[in-house]
Amino acid sequence: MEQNAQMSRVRTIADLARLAGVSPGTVSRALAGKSLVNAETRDRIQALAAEHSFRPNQMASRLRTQRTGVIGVVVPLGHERRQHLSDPFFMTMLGFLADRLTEDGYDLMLSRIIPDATDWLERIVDSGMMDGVLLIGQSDQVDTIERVARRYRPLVAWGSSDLPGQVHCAVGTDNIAGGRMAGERLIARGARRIAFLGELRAPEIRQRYEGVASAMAAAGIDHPPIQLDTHLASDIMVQEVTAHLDRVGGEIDGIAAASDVIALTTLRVLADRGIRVPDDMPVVGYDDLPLALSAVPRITTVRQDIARGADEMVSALFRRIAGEDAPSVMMPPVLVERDSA
Amino acid sequence: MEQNAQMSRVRTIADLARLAGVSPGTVSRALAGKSLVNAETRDRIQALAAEHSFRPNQMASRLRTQRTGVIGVVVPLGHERRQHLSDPFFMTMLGFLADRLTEDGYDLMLSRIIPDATDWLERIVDSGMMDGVLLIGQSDQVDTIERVARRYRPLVAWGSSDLPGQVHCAVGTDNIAGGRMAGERLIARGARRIAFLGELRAPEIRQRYEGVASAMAAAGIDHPPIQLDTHLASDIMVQEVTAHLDRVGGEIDGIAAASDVIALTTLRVLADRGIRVPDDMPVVGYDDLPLALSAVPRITTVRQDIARGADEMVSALFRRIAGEDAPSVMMPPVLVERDSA
DNA sequence: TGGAACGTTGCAAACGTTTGCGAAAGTCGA
DNA sequence: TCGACTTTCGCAAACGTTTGCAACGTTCCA
Repeated sequence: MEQNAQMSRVRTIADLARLAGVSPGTVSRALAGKSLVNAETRDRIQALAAEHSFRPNQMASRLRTQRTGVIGVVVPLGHERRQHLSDPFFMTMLGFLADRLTEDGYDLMLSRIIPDATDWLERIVDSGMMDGVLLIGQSDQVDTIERVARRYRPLVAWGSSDLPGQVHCAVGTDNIAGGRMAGERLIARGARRIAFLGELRAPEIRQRYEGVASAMAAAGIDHPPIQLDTHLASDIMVQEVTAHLDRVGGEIDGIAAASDVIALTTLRVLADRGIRVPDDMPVVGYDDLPLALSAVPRITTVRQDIARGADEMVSALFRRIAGEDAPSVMMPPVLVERDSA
Repeated sequence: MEQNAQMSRVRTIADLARLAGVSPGTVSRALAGKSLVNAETRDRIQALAAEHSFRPNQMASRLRTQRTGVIGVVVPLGHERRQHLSDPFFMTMLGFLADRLTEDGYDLMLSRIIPDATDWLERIVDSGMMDGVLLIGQSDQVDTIERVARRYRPLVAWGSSDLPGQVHCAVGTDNIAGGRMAGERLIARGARRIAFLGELRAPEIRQRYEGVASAMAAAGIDHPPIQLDTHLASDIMVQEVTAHLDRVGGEIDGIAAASDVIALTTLRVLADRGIRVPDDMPVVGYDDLPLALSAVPRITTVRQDIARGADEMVSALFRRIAGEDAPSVMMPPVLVERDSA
């Protein structure tokens, strides 16, 4: 029997049907566990399938049912050409998404996209390969996302949901509030000339900057934060931060980093120069990744609940796949007070 | 025209063929850029396709061609039930794999697997959904991997390639040599009672332990390293390490961590207790993730070239998909001397 | 005893593409 | 003018499932 299983490899449902002496249709129904087949023959067929370790061809099944069981997860790297997928925030988010998606029986197809062609999202959405798509981050591609979202429902993004006129469903945290928290914390630490380390092309980051600015304004500080472009790409970040600090290090007395990774790098550069954190220079991060807790000193940061965010994204997506409506969700950030500010 | 494009949505190749006044076969060939069609009609059809933003159904195409253009990337979490995908090493590796794979026109389907059923790998391999599969890590599932690899060629794993009788293709670094380097470094720093923080069920980690042990033996130290189970799950790692240090902290004078993440956590715990690194307690990590460089103090670690590793994996896989043979590759690790040891 | 009702199964038509094969039309040289 | 050859295209058969519908054999009730 074992030999038999090896010799005449049963590849198709028809093969198995011949072996079982029934029609392919019956095998299909039996394997799907439908109630339309006799329980006895169903068991017999399932046993036979197991014995030959037969698994129906997914491609054919999906073509026929028009349902793929695949969710596309795409990371648009619009303005961050040098950034790659290894960015810890994306990765952490991806991890939670993968957990949740596989739990619900979906597969996850990952695309890392540098949007050079303008139809990058159409290409994905219209490939007919997935039941829905999740965007980790909006990058500077809000226009494209809006255009597609207008006609393609099962699409949800991570990021800002309060953009003027926004139609696409997004889940994220209140970045303005988060930025304000960071700013307030720095001000409470006595900082008045605050630098913001981050690039403003993604709406998320821009809002964080605006939050910091509003906190400063509210405290009666009459100048805005000093904004310094800093990419999330880990390979050049050290040089970038070093250059920034070389240039304006003397003029500032507090740093709001657009992400924990940037904060961590900043800590490193400051340590090299003997600048004490937080006494000489308070630093606050954003995200609250695990590494914020392991850093020395521990990073004071604005927490985004990534696990919950992933959950909300998946839930919204499933509702949209089912044809229901699902609104955007904006979660409140919370300041995690640790040692760096 | 714009209206037209919206109104009569062209979904299939047949639709487009009708519009262009040719047969579906010709459209298919034109879209594929085959030379069997007149250049003029080809351009005309392509223009028409673009105008209606038509994209052929992938599912059907794949069913017909029996080529999916999808590579499965699976992370087996055999003994690490609590570990999730957000582990930085996996994620960094995944990032490079995604870069390389998309570069070559392949899609990437991600599965995070907790191997409860024994046929988890068969289920993936026989789904008929991918042209090949990449395993990030062997976990404690070497038997399963071996069984499948015996009949399924396009499979390559990250991990040890020198296991007794191993048939499956693996790329990784020489973990024994790497462990030895770590051990030698600690010994050079004066350590003699060395703790190894890591779990031995994955062959990779076990070999690192053996490397440390062999370095100690070579130095005339007559006892083995003190092995302390430490999971890679970031959420309980701090507690684990704390517990370990509570128990044996007084007996040891050097720490070899099985990964950089463990090393980082250890640094954090040691800092809490006022134990100076490296003076009181040298610590060496493994992997050389970006975070090793940002840590304070910078982590001395054994470097695995993840980028090259990902490249080797993909190359080997492509060769195997093409039917050629591809041997395992074992890359040399290198000790990166920094501040923690 | 007839037929309605029920539970199981088989038949065959999709799903949307690719591709071998042959037909038609055009080109060229003899 | 004819045949050989080339280029371009249409026809139709796959790829392996799923599923509506019809057919079959029972059972059961009138």
